[in-house]
Amino acid sequence: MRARIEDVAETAGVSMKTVSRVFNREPNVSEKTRLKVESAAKALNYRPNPSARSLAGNRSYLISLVYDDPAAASSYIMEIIVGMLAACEDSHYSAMLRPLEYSNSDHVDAVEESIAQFRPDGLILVPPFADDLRLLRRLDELGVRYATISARAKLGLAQIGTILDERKAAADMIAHAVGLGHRRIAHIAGPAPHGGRAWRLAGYRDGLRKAAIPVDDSLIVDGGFSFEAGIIGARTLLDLAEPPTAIFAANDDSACGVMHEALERGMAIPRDLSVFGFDDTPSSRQVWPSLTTVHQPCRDMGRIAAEQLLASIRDTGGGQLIRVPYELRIRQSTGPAPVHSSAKPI
Amino acid sequence: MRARIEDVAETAGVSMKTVSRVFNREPNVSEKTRLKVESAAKALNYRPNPSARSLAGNRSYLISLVYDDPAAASSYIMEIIVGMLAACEDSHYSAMLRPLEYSNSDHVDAVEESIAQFRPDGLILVPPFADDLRLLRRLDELGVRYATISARAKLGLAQIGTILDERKAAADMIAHAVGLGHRRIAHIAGPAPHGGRAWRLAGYRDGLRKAAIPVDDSLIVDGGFSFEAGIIGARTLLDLAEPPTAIFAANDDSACGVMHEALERGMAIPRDLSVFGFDDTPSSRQVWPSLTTVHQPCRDMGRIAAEQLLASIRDTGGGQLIRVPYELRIRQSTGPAPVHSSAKPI
DNA sequence: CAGCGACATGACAGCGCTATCATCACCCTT
DNA sequence: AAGGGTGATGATAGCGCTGTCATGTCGCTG
Repeated sequence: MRARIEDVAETAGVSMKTVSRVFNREPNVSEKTRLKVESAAKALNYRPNPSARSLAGNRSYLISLVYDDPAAASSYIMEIIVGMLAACEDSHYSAMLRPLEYSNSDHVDAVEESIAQFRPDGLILVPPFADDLRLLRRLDELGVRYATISARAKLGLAQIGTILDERKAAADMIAHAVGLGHRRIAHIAGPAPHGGRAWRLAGYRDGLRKAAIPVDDSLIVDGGFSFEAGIIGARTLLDLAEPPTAIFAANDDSACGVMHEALERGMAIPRDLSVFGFDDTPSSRQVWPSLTTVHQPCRDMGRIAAEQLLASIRDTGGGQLIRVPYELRIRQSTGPAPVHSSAKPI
Repeated sequence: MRARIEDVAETAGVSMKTVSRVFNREPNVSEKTRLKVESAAKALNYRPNPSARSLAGNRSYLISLVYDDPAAASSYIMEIIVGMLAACEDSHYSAMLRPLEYSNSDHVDAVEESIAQFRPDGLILVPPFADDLRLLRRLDELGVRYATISARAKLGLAQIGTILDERKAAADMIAHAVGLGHRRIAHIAGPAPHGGRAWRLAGYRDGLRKAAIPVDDSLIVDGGFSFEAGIIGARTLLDLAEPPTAIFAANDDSACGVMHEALERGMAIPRDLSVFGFDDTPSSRQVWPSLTTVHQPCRDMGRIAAEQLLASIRDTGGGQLIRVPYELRIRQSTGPAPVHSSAKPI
């Protein structure tokens, strides 16, 4: 059977507690003793038993990622998971995935239930959970630590996690579109509960304002983060009497939907229509023409959020809100505005 | 503080052990007692402590998914994860993710290390791990239970997991291509360590043989499962003196690469070139033209593999190898072969 | 009606750790 | 030299469950 801490203690000629000190990097262990313990542990191929550790130490060494179930297989989430796993690895923590249905009105209960059942030492929340004031307040009440990714600022008690200036990023993109000569620039807005919707929409307006282009409300349609939402939004916009020459979609998936619909109609991209996405998911490189978008460092965001959460678990007061940079990725889906003010089929 | 099993026992007027029996669905508990215990537990909002359970019961209630790190963010893996989580949920198990670098020669050690550290009750292996004879033998030696997804048949001791007839699926696709009039059909083969490479390649040959089309070795190129592999493969094939009129790529990602390269060259799809993928990942629907491919029910595969693994954990001898169905998804990337035998730029 | 098996239940040890507090050696201060 | 601080270490009591085995209670058989 596996070696236990007692065996290591005996082999090293010290007490169990000293072995425990070494493994938990507690202070007040002499260098000599530490080396003895380490070599004994190595000789016995000792690995602490996580369940015993958790039980005795009253923590689970587990953090939990809470995200919206329908987005469970999105590359945005996947990248965050990869980053989170990397951070956990480094700290000998485990990561647990909690895809929950946000649209289910009981999602606060669902989170609480999940906490009661698995007792994670902390949570990572992504939108729309990160933006849910009721949830954050409840977690604060319960004393549960959490980090957020891309939360609307200043909602939670503890400002821990990562944030990216989506508003400025969106404005930058609009500026780029304006630079290409576009004047009729449409926006397909994201789903309401996501902070991203508000930011990207605000950035869109900022961009137009800066270019002194009046906002035309018919060019702003409600959409969502899905491919289908992009198709539907594109239909609405391209059917307008005076359709846009550029469309800024809520994210890459919906931008793919826009391109799909435009190409179905026989339009050429970017000749007849420029398309802008957001997120820089793998598919934005794989579609043709490849998609101009805003790169979010999702993997880093996952890693950083986990690191900050772990810091705050280690010592109260630790952990910060880290701003991560975005980057415009100009690809092939955008180009000069057509000479005629409206996009025409071939 | 949280209620403990002792509190429930006291409230219900029974012993701890009886409460334990109820929660673990052990036999020999009277209906009356069960109800008493259940209502007491409900009243106290009792949730068993997983660490204590694991420690006392000597199992972790944890299963671990082992997959190749570079594919960490692929939607294939993501869908499997979603299915696996669903199965775990139902059985009050947790799922743990172990992205490991397969190309690292020590991956057997890495798996062993992961087992030593986290002590999962079982593993789910996907290719290329599922096809690694050395790893499977070692796991058999160690007495570690595992389920495989799409493993080459008859390698491991325990035949548990899911399997899909990729060979037949590939042959069906070739038959479809032949039906469309294609005669020069190329294949970009997958990465060597994956069983899928052999199956799909064999199915490709089967399909040609059945149509009495001789195999032209210049139409088979080594590739891989990545977008870039598709681009490189497409370049080789489209630069041939007599290029193919249809390309069957190793999977959807590489098929996207093929389409990308063809469209870059000004070719029209499917007019000048038909493209076939494999897997039916989300991007196969999102690209334009949408991709003809073989649908693999990845989510079901993840769920079923986990279910079978859990069955084998519950009782030795439980768990089976379940065959899952595939489905051809004919979309827009394929069409009749061009009249001229070679594809020409516009 | 004794005897037996099948079911129902409980007492208690112990899983492998960590937390707490005690102890001890050592050095510095006054 | 006594007193006191500091760093290093150990003894021991749990953490909250489950496994084992003992015990009790039926109903049935011969």
